[in-house]
Amino acid sequence: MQSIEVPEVVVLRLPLYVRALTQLQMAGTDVVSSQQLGGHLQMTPAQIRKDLSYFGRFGKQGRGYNIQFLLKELRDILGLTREWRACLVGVGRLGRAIINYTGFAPEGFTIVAAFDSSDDQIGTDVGGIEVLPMGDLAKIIATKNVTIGIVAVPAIQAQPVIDILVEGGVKGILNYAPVAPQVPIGIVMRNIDPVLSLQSMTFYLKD
Amino acid sequence: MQSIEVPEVVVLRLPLYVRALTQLQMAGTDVVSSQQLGGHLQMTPAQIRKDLSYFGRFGKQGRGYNIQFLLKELRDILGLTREWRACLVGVGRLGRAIINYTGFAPEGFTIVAAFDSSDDQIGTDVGGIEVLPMGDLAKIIATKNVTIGIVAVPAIQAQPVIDILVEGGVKGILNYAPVAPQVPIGIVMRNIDPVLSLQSMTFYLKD
DNA sequence: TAATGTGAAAACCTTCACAGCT
DNA sequence: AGCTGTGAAGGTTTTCACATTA
Repeated sequence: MQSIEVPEVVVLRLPLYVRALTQLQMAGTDVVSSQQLGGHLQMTPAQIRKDLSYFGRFGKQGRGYNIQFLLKELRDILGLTREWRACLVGVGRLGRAIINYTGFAPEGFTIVAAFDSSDDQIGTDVGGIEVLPMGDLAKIIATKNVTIGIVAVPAIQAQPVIDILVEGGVKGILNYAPVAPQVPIGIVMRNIDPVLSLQSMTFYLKD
Repeated sequence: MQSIEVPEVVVLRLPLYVRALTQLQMAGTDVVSSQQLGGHLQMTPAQIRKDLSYFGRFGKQGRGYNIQFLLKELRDILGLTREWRACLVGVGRLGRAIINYTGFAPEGFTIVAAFDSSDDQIGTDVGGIEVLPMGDLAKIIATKNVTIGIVAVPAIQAQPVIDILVEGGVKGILNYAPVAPQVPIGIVMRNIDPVLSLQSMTFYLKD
């Protein structure tokens, strides 16, 4: 297997495998076939096998995949074996909900700093994190080893904030603002946009 | 143009067009070319023209698209000209943030009821909405004309809650729980899953 | 026997390139 | 002159189907 560029769609599915395998493991399962895994995720076995084949040969013919082994491999591939440090910009309602969200930490994503442009917010404590002024951003990113910026500001401020984060040195951005931001190549963007999700849903619901 | 099945990827992009066109309109622009629109959204003009061509001929050769007209057409296509009524299940931290989120209403998505399985929550008021017991779900969906269910319960409860919602008659589900739920065909699912987004991001950040 | 890994085929999606309209 | 709408080409992703191996 020589290393052809892995399609992004494949990378987007790997975390799904990690999650399903983790559940199976917690349920006490040792081995799983692409057929069974596909059943859990509503995917074809062929797609699962093909996806995994981009990275190696993890299964045993006639048996399937050892869950513990495959999980370890997938976590390595995705870079989930280390802690990832993020900073949050915007501590309004949404930002507070994000800081208090308990789903990130168990997966190794830690919010280590929070910023806001409002003087009212600066210096306050949100979920145990002190809110800092935007001016401190670059310094904190460097000293606290932050690689991910989480954007929870109003739409109008999103692009400038993202520019500042990128300038400050983050490599990835998780954006909750309802905009389609522009970032330099090499910076990885992920958008969380429930309104967009609903607006495409209604296409199938109308009538 | 005869009506071939529209690819889902195309439907997923239409709300992006709606958003960009709305911004342009607010900025006072009357007409836009696929070239210009592509600039805003980092897409090729050809893709935009092809996407729109699935639904009709909205532009004028030599000029471009009249924004007001195209917006109206796209909103019709997506079903955004009417109000969509949703109910929320789960009024923990996440559920509260969703109820208080101000981004839904301006786009015509209204949360008209909230449910929780915890006796402590039932009867309380969250953001002006009374929290009802799960037993009332089917009745409320029917009487209040609810078509969308929003799921904000812990992972373990997500699938049963989704089954109840579907049984109750919702046609679409916006799921915030970190699971890959199974729904009957005909039910439209959208997942909001920031952890999954981060876990695919790190693939590109590791090293 | 049972299930992987994988070339090849099929399906799907994007981009090209240009006729045709304003 | 400028830009749309669209067949056709090109590229990508999924599925098939089977040789191979435990």
